Amino acid sequence: MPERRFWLMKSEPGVYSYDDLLKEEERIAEWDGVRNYTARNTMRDDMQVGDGVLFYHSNSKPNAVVGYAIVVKAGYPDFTAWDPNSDHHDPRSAPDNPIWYMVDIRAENKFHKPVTLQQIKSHDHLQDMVLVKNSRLSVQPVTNRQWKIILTLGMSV
DNA sequence: GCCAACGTTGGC
DNA sequence: GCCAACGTTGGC
Repeated sequence: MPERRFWLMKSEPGVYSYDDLLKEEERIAEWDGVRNYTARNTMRDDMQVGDGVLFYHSNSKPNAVVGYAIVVKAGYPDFTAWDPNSDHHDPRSAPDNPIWYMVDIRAENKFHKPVTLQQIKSHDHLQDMVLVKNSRLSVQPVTNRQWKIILTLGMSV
């Protein structure tokens, strides 16, 4: 049984928000459309069922982790890549040779208090998060300690 | 709206 | 394989 790991995934709330995830059937969504190799590798190789996912709103007011989710399906080919009608169509990818991968996540809890990027940047034990160091990576690892701190901050009443 | 940082593409 | 040019992300 592999150790449970933790991740952070970003989304622009105007495109897809945590509330959108809550409205999905069984609160589960396919995390399709990621077209970055580092993020792809993480989803394809590292994310496992049961792992925790911080859900972060980027390009938002405020930018913040707004809730968390759980991985319910490990990496598998992102079939939107070979759908010509998809916004994320990539003609280089094909069913017999997929380039892009995704996972499924299920919403677990919306934070009572979103944990803002400002908070994270000024917190002694959070300011070395990948989120701060490389703001462009849309799927990124989170340490056990970072996870615990952010969940405590977000779920406190 | 601006722009810095980053990732990708493509010519050589 | 290098690197300039370009496109995108995302904070401010």
